[in-house]
Amino acid sequence: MPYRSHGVEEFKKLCAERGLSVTHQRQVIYDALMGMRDHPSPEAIYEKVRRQIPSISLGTIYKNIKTFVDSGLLREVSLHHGSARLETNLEPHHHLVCLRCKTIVDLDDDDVEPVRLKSDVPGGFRVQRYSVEVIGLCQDCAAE
Amino acid sequence: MPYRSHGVEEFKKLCAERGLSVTHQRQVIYDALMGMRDHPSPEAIYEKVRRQIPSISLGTIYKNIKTFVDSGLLREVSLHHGSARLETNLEPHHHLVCLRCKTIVDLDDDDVEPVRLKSDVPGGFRVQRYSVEVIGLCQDCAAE
DNA sequence: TGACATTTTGATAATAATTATCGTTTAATA
DNA sequence: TATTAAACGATAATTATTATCAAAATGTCA
Repeated sequence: MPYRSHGVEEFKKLCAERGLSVTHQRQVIYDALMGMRDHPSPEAIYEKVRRQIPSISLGTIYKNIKTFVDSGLLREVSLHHGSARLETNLEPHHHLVCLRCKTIVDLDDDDVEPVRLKSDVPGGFRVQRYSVEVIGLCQDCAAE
Repeated sequence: MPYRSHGVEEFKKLCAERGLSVTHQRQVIYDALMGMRDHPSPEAIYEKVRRQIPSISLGTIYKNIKTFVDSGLLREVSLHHGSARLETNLEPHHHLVCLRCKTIVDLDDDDVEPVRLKSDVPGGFRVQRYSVEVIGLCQDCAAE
């Protein structure tokens, strides 16, 4: 059973709203993604899509991921992958992350009300720490 | 003024506790990091360290970052950089992230008490959304 | 529907980030 | 200070991603 099911017509509508052409590749990539509830890498998507379109190119996967993200059909989990980012502050704290310039600013643990889970975390997950990401635009980027 | 200042003796102590040899390169890299309050990339660290040791190799930066992270002197901001990770769930939600196998599991927005900041966010940051990362070990990885 | 303009695809080359290799240098220890 | 192990710098190799471009597919409009 697919995780987030959309019919063919639904996908065509989504494309139409965004001015995207509807190609077979695009539709299979989108369906594959909707059927994956983990958070797949481009490579993992490629492996899955290849079972339906063996001739598809990895470049096509990358191009369509970018297209989907740009048009708001998908989102990237990590806002600053591409290169490692290090931190020296080992105390509990949080982050302000700018979507545009990728700058990360620390937010003190005391500035945020303690994170509290309503229910137990699923299946024996052993919690070490919480980190809140406050996502948006920094002053400079907000000013366009 | 350095952000998080440590004397030479302090650094030697940290190394001794972890069984690391104290090299000039290591010390300069560590000092540089402690003086950067943004969250630098390896390349940015390299540029800064190079001003003091022009002959240093980028490989040495990478090797020592790894050494420092492994021994708990540093931390990586993104727990899953290295390749992009996509998500289809555009509703507000949160993540359980396993430090070991890097698996990301969604946590419903309703399962977490609303995030509340005690103070105003600094300098006109425009908040779009909050995302809580619950960081630890999944059941399988916790079982070693 | 068919012709034309535009977009997308697949193949491949190019680039960027990171890791591995290896001979030389440096640090730890006795 | 001599010995051993670890770390360094140079460089090659790998991995992830982006760019290029001719051929194929899509959208549109007469």
